[in-house]
Amino acid sequence: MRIGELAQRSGLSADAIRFYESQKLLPPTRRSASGYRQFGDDDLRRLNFIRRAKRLGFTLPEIAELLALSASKDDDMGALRDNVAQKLADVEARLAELRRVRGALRGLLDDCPGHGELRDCPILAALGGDDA
Amino acid sequence: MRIGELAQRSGLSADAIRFYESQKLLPPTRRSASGYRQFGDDDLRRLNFIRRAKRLGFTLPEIAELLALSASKDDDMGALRDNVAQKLADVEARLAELRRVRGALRGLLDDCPGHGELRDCPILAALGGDDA
DNA sequence: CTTGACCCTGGAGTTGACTCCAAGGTTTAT
DNA sequence: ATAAACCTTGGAGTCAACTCCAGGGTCAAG
Repeated sequence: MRIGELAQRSGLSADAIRFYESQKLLPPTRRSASGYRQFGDDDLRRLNFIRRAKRLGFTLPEIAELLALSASKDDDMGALRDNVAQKLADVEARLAELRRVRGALRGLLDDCPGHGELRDCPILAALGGDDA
Repeated sequence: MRIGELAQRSGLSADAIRFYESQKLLPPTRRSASGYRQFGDDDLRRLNFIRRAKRLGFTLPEIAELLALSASKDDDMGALRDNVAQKLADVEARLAELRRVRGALRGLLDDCPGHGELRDCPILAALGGDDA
């Protein structure tokens, strides 16, 4: 399979696949006599792994680490689990922050009548006030 | 007040303040005879406005728009309110997405015993499976 | 044998919000 | 008078995860 077909089947661009290779998320690729990259189903599975991990919010370096962990022979699954737990904690923190923001925005909207003199708008008052 | 003091009092870096000026979030600054920028309390309030809006998830161009709206004379507050409402919708969407991610990560952790043979780890199975 | 679709490399460009730097001018304190 | 601490500008660099491009080689069909 050449890179175009792999791109189609994985839903990624050929450029993205080459980029992943450069970032060591894929092992150095086999090449045809003329230099074309040659991929197999194992590469497709690896890209699926990457795509899913990315959807879960892992960065590319984190995914590289997951892949390294999953390839290590003598290790048990503790490190892998810790990695996922850390990512869950990150997500929880971002959720808390976003809920705080949502509360603030809702408060602004609740207070604002949506019409009238701009200088009376509580949104401006809230954003422009003097306190920290 | 020169830029260093304003930086201290606003909690922003001098570089950031100069950057905001370049992005039209601050009006062109008064200058001393020797070319130093001179700020007043109105600038501090404006930076506080910017800092808060940023914490609420507005981008700098969006904040520039808010500032333009808040300075417009003949407009009422409808446009400003719409702006905040749009931002609230964005935040809700990001919350929904993050909750989905949290659910997926929790699922992975629930299934993984945290020890044992790596090839039995359900995290790898879930990330590396064959289905879409 | 030529056209068109594919592939290669290396490097530049994108977005957002800055930070960091060099090379110089100014102010303040001693 | 001189050193320290401040200020100026313009431009380069940072991070993430790519995308886009030029300039070239390769492969299949007609």
